[in-house]
Amino acid sequence: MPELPEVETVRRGLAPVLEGARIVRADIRRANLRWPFPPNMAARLQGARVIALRRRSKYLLGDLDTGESLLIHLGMSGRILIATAGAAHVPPGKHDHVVLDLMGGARITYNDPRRFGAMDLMPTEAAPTHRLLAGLGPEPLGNGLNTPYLADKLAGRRTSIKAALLDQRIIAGLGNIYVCEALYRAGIAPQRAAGSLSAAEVDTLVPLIRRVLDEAISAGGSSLRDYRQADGNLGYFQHAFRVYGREGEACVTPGCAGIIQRIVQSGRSTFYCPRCQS
DNA sequence: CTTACGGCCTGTACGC
DNA sequence: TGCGTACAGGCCGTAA
Repeated sequence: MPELPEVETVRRGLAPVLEGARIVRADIRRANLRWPFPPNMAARLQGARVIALRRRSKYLLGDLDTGESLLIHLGMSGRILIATAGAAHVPPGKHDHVVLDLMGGARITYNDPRRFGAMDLMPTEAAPTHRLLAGLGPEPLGNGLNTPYLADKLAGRRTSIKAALLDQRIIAGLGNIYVCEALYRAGIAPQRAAGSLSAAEVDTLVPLIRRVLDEAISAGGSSLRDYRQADGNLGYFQHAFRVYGREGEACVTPGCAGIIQRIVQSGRSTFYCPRCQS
């Protein structure tokens, strides 16, 4: 589930439940996800009130009134399930690794079959220098991403533009899907060397990255209600993808007779239209 | 320094 | 029905 729009969608769904709420019980059901949980995690969460739920790149940060922040990453397969106050609480399932009970009766469950996700605790003021956050590039929806910045970062790079946009040190939060979608909209072939983009192409690309993410967040918002209905099965916006997962299908650009291709770049699938993108 | 790749885990879809 | 293979939205450590 997790690229930036999905994480932001989770944040927006979770914030009304979590912000202002006190954690009355933390059930840590295994010792680790991708890495070991921090020492005494349950005790450090129990009794804490959540002041704010923020997002940085694909990470969620819950600021607690204890002075610490809870960092959550969803990895490839992480989900957060919300059972609102009054809902019947079913026993935790196989991949329910962390369960937080809130004062008032709501329950937050972190579920992650592949366990590529992560959780950690740190002093709130130390969050920006946390090892997972320190090296991240600017937020793509913030002012830090602009044409001069991106042009500078891409200059001289021989790696593909696809790989460069996936590099979290250049832009934080883009993943495989939205890189494919943004390059398609910009008409830029994913195999192009990052440093070969013209200033005009970078100037085209930057607002399209933002637009794809904005549209995805808007679409994600519409499925929030389903998300809260507990079983976590989200359709999300596959229907909005123009190239991702569409290998062999006709290009949706009017008048284009192209067929969407799938290639593998640095071990990841790339989808693109060989006629529209050059 | 940049770039490429293996590995982490489990689940699912598909071909035989 | 069962088995093997490929693949999946991320990211780190290592090596060249």
